Amino acid sequence: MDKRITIYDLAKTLGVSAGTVSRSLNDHQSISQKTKDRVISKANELGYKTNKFAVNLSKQKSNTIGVIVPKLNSNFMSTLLAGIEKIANEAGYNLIISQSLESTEKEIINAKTLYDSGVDALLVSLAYDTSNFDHFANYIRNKIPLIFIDRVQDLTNCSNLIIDNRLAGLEATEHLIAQGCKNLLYIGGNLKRNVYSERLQGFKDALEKHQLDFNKTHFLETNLNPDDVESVTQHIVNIKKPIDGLFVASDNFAAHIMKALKKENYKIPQDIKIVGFNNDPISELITPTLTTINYPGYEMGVLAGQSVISQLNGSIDLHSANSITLRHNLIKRESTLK
Amino acid sequence: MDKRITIYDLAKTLGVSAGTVSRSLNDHQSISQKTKDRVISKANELGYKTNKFAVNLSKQKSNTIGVIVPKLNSNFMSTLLAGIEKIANEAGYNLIISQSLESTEKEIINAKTLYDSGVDALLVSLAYDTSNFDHFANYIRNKIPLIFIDRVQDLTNCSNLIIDNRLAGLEATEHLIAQGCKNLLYIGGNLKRNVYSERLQGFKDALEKHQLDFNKTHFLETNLNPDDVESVTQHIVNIKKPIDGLFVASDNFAAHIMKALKKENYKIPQDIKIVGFNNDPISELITPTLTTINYPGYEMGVLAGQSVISQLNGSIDLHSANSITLRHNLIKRESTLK
DNA sequence: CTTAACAACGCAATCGGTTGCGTAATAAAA
DNA sequence: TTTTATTACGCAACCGATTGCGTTGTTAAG
Repeated sequence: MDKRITIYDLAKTLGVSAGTVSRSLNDHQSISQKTKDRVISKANELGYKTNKFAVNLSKQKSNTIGVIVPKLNSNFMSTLLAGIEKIANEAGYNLIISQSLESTEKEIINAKTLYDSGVDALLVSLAYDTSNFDHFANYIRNKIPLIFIDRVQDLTNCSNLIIDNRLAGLEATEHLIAQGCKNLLYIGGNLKRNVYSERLQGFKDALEKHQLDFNKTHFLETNLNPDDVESVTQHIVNIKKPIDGLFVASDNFAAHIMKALKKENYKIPQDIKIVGFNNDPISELITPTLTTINYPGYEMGVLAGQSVISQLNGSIDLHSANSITLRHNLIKRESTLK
Repeated sequence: MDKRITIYDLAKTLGVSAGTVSRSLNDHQSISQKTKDRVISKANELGYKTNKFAVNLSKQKSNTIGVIVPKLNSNFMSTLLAGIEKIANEAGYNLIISQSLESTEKEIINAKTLYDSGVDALLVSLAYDTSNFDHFANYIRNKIPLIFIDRVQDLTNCSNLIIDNRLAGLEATEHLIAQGCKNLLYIGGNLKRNVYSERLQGFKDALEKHQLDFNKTHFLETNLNPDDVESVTQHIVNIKKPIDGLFVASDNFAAHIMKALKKENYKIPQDIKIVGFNNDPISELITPTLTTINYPGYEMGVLAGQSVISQLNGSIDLHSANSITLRHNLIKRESTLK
């Protein structure tokens, strides 16, 4: 029970070569069924376990997929990961997960570590302010599948998995306008990231389309962090022309803002209507329930998983699908009732 | 740039043996500083990268830690993971994360897969109804550090990381009683799991201590799943002697229940007071804010990480710390106001 | 009966490090 | 100057598979 038995042990007891054992175990065609059966049954009998380390070295691949996300403890990210994990697991791949904690430096380190660990592919959702992408060069150079999810960047030979954030932003904003809002405010994250800048674009599009004016007072760039609630609230309270519609790029942050506004005696949705983003579980548990954009995190994870797996299997050619866009939809709830 | 260079390449260009190169790179004592410097600078010059696969095979260890959690997409679990990841990462370990999806079968498969992958240690939070633990036998037999977190089980030579759930349950319940509740209900998850059975124990302790009677109508065993909300609500609504105090073993589920009760025109906390568990962010965003037990998930993750690392480093002896209990505390909020 | 064509397996190199042990070279002690 | 330690490396086995190529025993075709 102590000594792990190897293919050599099997070979010796069976009177065949190690190569034959290996091929039998892998169901290679050039081995007779009879021999395969003998090998396999003996393997089971002796409790043979293949040593992945040796396999990895020999094949120069690890059967693991690396993942870098900004934070593990966010509903969207953990849901996304749940989807990825499910698919990867079913396909026999392990997931090595690391978080950048929104720091480019950590992202760089993680990318390097995962590269050194020999992951077969890498899935990335970028940190807030990553603007240089050299840390992915090794992956691209060595043709290791690299897929960006949600927080993406266009790099050659990498695919992106996104939703149409601009359209979603447009729809969210138009909904607010349709509900009678005249003076809107967009609250997003770092504008370096596609998700936040594109949602802002959609926001602008809507204002323009409905001939509402747009200037610097109509959007705030924040970290979507509870620490920012105070200043955001002050901005809303102190602004001369009262804001009656809020589009927040995150449900969670929207919930915080909503709480703060209620404390300031705002009535929602009477005084101010709010649209969030993501459709986090929290959005329908708070009072009033939050209108939001449904962002299918789990489905996106599943798709990301399937995409990687098929790239690894060679069943998809890298250049064919450069970008996959998932469907989103607006979910109307109490926070924007007329 | 294409051909990875190996220690043999280095050895050849430097006119030394591969062994010397290896030892130099690992700062072995038996190599002169001069030689080390030569090797290292040449290694950098040529862009040498150590091949982890070879190292793994040679050392029979992978520098990765396996983790099995019930679900990735729960606030507590993802927060826990965030803590673990931080420590593991700092110590140079990778994390292979998998989810059992509350299924024992998947847990078994995951345990086996991770074992085969050669993880150096395993962290586990058990699935709902796991009651057989043979799938961890290999770890124990081979002295691979095995640590249970939150959802634990006493196995020889494994450590547990928990809070005092029974005491927490007692405190939560006593708080309800102190606020005037006379007829309490405990809503928990599968009683096979320590966390839920112990919280129930604490609940019972409190009732007994305050001479309130306890019978089967005073607790519900559920899956803490949104699907269960309906039946739980019906139970509360239809019970003869009205319930005025609720202790729910999960904030998230408590939030769902609260919403359903409000729909049934219950006033909280006037008609019924509620205490949750975990101190999820949601607990202070809902209306009314939820009294809860603060469960330090991140700290627990950090501790779990540190514990594994020190076991791997041999700086802790397996048998010394069999169980670590973290501090919890009751956070009083609006849902239990008198 | 010969020979071509397979089928079924053995050989041995290879993947890229790690490490116990042996030894040459230099230094210190006798 | 010879002996004894030490220091600094080299040798080669080892970790446990995978795989290209060559070889043998059979079978079918000529």
